[in-house]
Amino acid sequence: MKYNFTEIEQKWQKFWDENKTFAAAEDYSKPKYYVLDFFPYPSSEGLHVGHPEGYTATDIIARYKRMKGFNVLHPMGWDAFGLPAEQYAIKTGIHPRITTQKSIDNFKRQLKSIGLSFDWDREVATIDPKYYKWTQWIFMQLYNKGLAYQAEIAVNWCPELGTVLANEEVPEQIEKGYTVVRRPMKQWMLKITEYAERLLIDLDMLDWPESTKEMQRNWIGRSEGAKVTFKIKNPSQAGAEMEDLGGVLTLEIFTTRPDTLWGATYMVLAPEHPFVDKITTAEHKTAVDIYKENAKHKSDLERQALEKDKSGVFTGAYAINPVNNEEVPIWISDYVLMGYGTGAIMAVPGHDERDWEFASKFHIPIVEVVKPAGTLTSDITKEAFTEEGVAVNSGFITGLKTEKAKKKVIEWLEANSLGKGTVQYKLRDWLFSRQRFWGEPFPVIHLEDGTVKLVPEEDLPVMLPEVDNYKTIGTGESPLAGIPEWLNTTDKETGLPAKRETNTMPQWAGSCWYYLRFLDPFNEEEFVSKEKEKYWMPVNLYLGGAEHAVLHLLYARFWHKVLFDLGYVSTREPFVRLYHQGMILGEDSNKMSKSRGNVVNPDEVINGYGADSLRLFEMFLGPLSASKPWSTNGIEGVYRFLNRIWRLIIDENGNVNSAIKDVKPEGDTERIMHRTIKNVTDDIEDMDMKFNTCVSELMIYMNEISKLEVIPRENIIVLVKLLAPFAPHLAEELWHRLGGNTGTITYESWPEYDASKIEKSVITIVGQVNGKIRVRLDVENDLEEAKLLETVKNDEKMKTYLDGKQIIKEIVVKNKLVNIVVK
RNA sequence: GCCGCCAUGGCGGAAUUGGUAGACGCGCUAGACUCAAAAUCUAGUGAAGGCAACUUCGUAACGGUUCGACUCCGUUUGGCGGUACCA
Repeated sequence: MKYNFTEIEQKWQKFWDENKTFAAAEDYSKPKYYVLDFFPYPSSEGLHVGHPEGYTATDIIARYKRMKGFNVLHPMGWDAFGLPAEQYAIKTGIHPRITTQKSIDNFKRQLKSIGLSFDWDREVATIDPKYYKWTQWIFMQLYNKGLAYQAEIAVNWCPELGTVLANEEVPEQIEKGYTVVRRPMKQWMLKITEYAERLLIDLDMLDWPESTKEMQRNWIGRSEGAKVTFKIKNPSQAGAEMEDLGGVLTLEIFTTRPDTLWGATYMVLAPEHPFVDKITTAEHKTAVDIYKENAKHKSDLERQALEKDKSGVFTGAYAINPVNNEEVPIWISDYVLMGYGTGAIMAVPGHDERDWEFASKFHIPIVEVVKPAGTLTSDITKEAFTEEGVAVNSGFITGLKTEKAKKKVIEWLEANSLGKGTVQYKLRDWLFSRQRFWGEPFPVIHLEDGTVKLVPEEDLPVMLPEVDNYKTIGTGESPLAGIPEWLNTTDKETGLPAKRETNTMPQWAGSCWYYLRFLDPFNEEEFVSKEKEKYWMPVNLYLGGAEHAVLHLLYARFWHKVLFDLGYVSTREPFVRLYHQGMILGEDSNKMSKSRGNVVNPDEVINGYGADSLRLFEMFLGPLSASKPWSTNGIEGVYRFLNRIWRLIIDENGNVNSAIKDVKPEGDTERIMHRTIKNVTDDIEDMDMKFNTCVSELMIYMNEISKLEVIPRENIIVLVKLLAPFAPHLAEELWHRLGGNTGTITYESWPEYDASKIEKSVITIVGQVNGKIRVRLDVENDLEEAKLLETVKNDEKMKTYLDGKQIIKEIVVKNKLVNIVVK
C-alpha cells in the first residue's frame, strides 16, 4: 500500500478540527506553555514558503510540549487593519472588510493545510468591533494616565498614501518609493518617552537575540551629558526685535562633553529654532531668512540624502561662554536638528567631527582642549580628536581625565546655576494618528469650545461607519470627516453638540496587545480576566522575523508596561523569550518576490509532496535562524524519507510489517534508540532550535532500524512518537495503524531515554604522532589512561613512527585519543 | 562611516564547544531489477598522487597561541543585517 499523503493529511486535519484536539484547557493545575507567532497581516497574495518556516517551528514546540505534559496555548489571529486593503478599496471601491475577510479565509485555509496545531477557537481579528472595543479602551487608559495628547508638530507626511507616518515607519515607506515631507499638523501622540528608561533597562532581563536588544537600545538612544545655559550678548548692532526683549536672553544647549566647554568656538541653532528670528541682526537677516526658507522646503529625505557637506549662515549674534566669558558667534545650520536635545549646540570643532568640518569650511578657530592619554597622538589641524583623554587649556579642569572633568564641570555648572547634568534620549513620542479610514476610531469627541473628551466607556466600541468613499478628503483629513451623520454627535454629559475625532489609530495599535486577548477572547466585561492573565502570561516563546525589532516589539512592550502600572497585567515584560527565524530565499538565492518570479507557493508543494514533507523540509533546510535558499530538488529527500518510514511500518497490503515483533530492543538496537531520543530531545530543547539536526537524527535512526530483520515494536513506537511534532499527519496515521487506541498521538507521552544505555562497550580512539593521526584503534569504553597509552604505543603501526625517536610528551584523553610528541 | 553577525565539498548544511573535519540530505558515478524508463535497492563520492595498502594537502587569506585549531587571538578580504549629521 502506497503512502497516500493527501488522504492521510485531509483525514487527520478533519479529525483535529472536529475533536478540537488543540484547544487549550482552562486547567490551571497543569504547567502552562504559551507559544506565539508574530501576528500576521493577511495579505491578498497568501503565503509563500517562507511563512511556514516559523509556523512549523512553533508548531513543533507546541506539539512537543503537549507530549511533555504542558497545557499549551498556541493561538492564531489577524492583524487585519492595514494600508493595502484600503489602497485597494480606493482603486476599486470594494470595502476593505470584504477583501480583508477574503484574505483571512485564504490564509486560514493555507495554515490549516500545513497541519498547524492552533487553537482556532481563540482566533481574533483586530478589525472585529468586539476586538477594537478593547483597543479603544486601552487608549482611554493611556489618555487618563496623561500618556496620550494632541500636538501641532512637524509630521512625516506621505502625499501618495495621504497620511502621516511614525518615525519608525519612514525608512520602510521610502524604500517602497514613496516620498515623505515635513509638514505641521495636529496629531495624537503617545508619551513613550516617559518609559524610555524602563524600556531600556528591562531589556537586560529578556532572553532575546542580542542584535534585537542592541537595536532597541540604539533606537532609545540614551546619552548622558549636561544642559548648559549660554547668555546671548546684547550687541549694539542687534536688530530692533532684540531691543524689545528687555531682559537677558539665554540659550540652552545639550552636550555629552561638558568637559570641552573651553573649546566651544561657535554655537549652532537649528534653522527652526524659535530664537533665530530674535537674535539675528539686521545685517544678516536676509541671508538667514533665505537659509531658513531653503531648510523648510528640504524634506527629511533630502536632508539625509544630501552630501554631508556642511552649510550654514552667521546670525550676527554672539553668546557668552559661561566658563571663560568669551564671545562666540551664533550660526544656524541644518546639521543641528530641532527634534533632539534643545535644537541648539555649542560647537567644539577640535573634538567633534561635524563641528570640525563646519569650522574648517567657514574658517572658525579650532581650539584643542583634550589631549590623548597614553601613546595615542592627535593633530586637530588635520581632524577632530573625539576620544576621551586629558583636559588641556581648560581652566579648573586642566589635567583631569575626561570622565572626571565632565563630573567636575557639571558640579560647577549646577553650583552656579548655569546648567545641570541630564540624560537625553533619541526616542521621540510616538505619533499615533493616521488620516485613514481603515483603522480603529479614537474614542474621542471635540466640543465646539475646543474641549476634548473621551466617549463614555459604555458607548464603546466607537464603530467605523459604512462609507462609499475611501479617499482622503481635502487637505489630508480622513474620509471619516466626510460623513456628517457619523461625524456629528452630542456630548452625553452636557448635551452639547460635538464632533468625533476623525483620525484613526495606526496598524500597530491592534498588535500591541493581541497576545493578551488570546487568553480570554470572548470576555465582554474585561479585555482579559485577571485570573487568566495570571495563569498564561508571560509568553514563553515568541517567534517571528527580525524586521519588527524596533517597531511592534517596542510599542507592545510600552503598552504592556502601562497596563502593568495600572495593575491590569502581572508581568513587567510580555515576551520573555524571542526568536527570529531566518528568511527563506528563492532558488536563485534572492529574496522571494513576484517581480523576480522566484516565489514558491506552499499549496503547490503540499499538492506534490504533502504537508508533512513541506514541514520536514522547511526544518531540514538549515538552522532556523539562518537565511537559506529554497530547493525544489531537496524536498525529494525528505519525501523519500517519509516514504521509507511508511514502507518500514506498512506492507503492500496495508498491514503492519510482519518484521515488527513484540521483542525487547537489545544491544545496538536499544542503544541507538536511547541515543536518538536523547539527541532529538536535546535539539528541540536547545535554545538555538536546531530542528535540522533533529530531522537528520530521525533519518539516521530509521536507516539503522530498517536494516534489522526483526524490528522490536518499541523501536517503531519511539520513531513514530519522535516524528509526531515534525510530521504529525503521518505520525497520527501510523500510530492509529499500530493500534494506538487513544484516538490521537497528540497527548501521548514523549519517550524517555536512559543515559547509561547510550554508551558503547567498544569505541574507536585515535593514535597521533606529533598531532597527526596515524592509527585508529578499537578499545573498550572507559579504558583507563595508562592502559590506553600502552595499547596505542604497542600498536605495530605506531611503532614504525616512534622507533628511534625521542618521546618528549604523551597526551592521553580518555575515550578520545593518544598523542605522542617525538623528536 | 559606525554597530552587529557570518564565511566548511558541485549544493543545503553537521562537528559532543580545543581532541577522528565533511554527519544527514541533494546532486553525481557505477551496479541490481526492467524489453526500456521511472520508482526502488546496493556501492562509491573533498582535492591531488598511486594497481594497491597508503601518502600529501584541505574549513575565505595571512600570521599567532597550543601536544593538538573549523573552533581561541590578531590582521586582511568578501558577504548579510541594522543605522546614519542624535551634539
